[in-house]
Amino acid sequence: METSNFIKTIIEEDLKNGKHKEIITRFPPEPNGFLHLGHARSIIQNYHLAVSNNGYFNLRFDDTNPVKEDTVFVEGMIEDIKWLGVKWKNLLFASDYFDEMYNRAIVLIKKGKAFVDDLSAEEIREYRGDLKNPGKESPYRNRTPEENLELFENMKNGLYEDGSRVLRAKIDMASPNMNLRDPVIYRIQRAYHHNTQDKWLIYPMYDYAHPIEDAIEGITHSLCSLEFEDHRPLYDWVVKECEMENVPRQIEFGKLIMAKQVTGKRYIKQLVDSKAVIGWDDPRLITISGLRRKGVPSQAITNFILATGLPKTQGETEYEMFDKYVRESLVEAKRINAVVDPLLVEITNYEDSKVEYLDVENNRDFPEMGTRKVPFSKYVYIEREDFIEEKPNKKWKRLYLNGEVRLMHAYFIKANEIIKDETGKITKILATYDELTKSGSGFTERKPNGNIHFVDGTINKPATFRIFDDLVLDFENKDIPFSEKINKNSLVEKHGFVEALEYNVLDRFQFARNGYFAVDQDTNEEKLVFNEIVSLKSKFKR
RNA sequence: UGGGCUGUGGCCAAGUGGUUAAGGCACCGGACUUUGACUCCGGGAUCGAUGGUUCGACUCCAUCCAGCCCAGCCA
Repeated sequence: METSNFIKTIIEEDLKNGKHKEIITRFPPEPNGFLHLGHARSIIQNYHLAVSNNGYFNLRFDDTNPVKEDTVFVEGMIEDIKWLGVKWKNLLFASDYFDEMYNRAIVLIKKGKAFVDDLSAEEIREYRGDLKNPGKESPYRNRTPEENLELFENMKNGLYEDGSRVLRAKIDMASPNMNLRDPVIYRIQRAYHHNTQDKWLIYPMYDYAHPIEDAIEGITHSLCSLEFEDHRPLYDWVVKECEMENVPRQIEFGKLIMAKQVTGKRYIKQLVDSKAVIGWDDPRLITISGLRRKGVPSQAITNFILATGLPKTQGETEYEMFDKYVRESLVEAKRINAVVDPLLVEITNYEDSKVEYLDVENNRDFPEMGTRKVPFSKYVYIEREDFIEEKPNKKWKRLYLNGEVRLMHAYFIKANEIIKDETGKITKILATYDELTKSGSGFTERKPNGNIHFVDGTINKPATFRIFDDLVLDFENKDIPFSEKINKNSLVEKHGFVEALEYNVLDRFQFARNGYFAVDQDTNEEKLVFNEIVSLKSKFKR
């Protein structure tokens, strides 16, 4: 199930040769959006790597940019991470360390490793050079530590306008690695911070803040995605020059990207704003909240993430692979009957007001789950697609005119007549049942042409079934604008019947021969709504 | 074209000098079946390319090709 991976190998070696006694990891989201399946890789792997190696895991919000962040996102993320079954030892914020970061910046300045720059943002960009040409040094680069100290304090105290000055690390303007060309490490930003309110006017940049956060917490292995590989030299530089005691090691891995899934913030926002989806928790989205609402068990996500590994490559994983883990996590769901697209069957030779209660296993594969009583009477609903007038080929294992099938757990029925309305649509099947074929009676005289499920015609509950499809068509096609690629039929609501049982939001079932479904939160006294979590696999081809 | 990284069957992914090149998903056969489900059997790659080192290379070296990332006072 769990694959080996290069980070695990590194960790095991660090443990073996005594570099670390415990492994401490963290998940450091910026609270500026919602978590999705891709983030689950980082969350679960970080957690797993730590706790399975005698260590622990921290949840730390990287809230160094107040203009983008909000407390509603931290709340949402906390809920999602809890739901994933991931337990953090400490719940922290980068902003918890702003004082420490400020003090370390002073250390840098005193050592002549950082300076206050008066260049404008545009000028800094010009001075930085480009991929082919080295940058040139800022004219303010050689200010004395004393002057820098004063200027930096003034920045902190609000003597300067936003954007008028920055603190920069003094590294190498000619480095082929752009990140090392005197990166900005502090900027002035008069913005309300969700945690520190208006205490600070200056905020540290990611490249400066992150290594300090990791070092303060004693993070041993700081996992991040591939695009930060170029930042590693800077990460190491900050840890060293700021004289941090702990030396965390940054290791980069490939993000989890699901094929044909919308995860980009602005695209999801567009879908939400245009009402193409219900919200960020729409079951068609792979946001953690969307998956949760749809009914996906968190264990499916964990198993999928662990199986999918922690690679150094950047590929796209097919959704079918995830489906497999979802199905696997639902094998113990109660298996009941639901007719998603009903077709009425009248059993003409069945006594009018008679009702039989059949004993049915809740889950054939888990007898300990017991049985329940399923009603059967003169009128039943079957799936419209389980009937066809003429048997098309020998492979058709369902009902057809003059054919006989078994209604699972009940009797064989034979279709004798079709009733149609004026448009030609079939409205009812007249059938007869054979009393001798009752399930459990041991009848073996003849074989039915298949087994189909049913729901009693009167003892049932009407329900809405939401069936989902890809949100976006032609996903890879870059020539079609996003708005035109939205699949208008990504949500289809069907109206049918389920067994008359108790249904609570998020209850999960297997609807025999249909798929796995969960009760949606839109359910109320008036309506019962189910989401299709994942269909059953099927070899049947029309 | 400066720098960093990646390239194993349709997809994911182990393997790091000697294995018949794991495993999973998908797919195709077949068995079983009161879910065309589940389960169970069986099926496919010579490892981006080309050279080299070696008794022996997916694993080492060189060159080439392809893809991804970097020029925010975002993370």
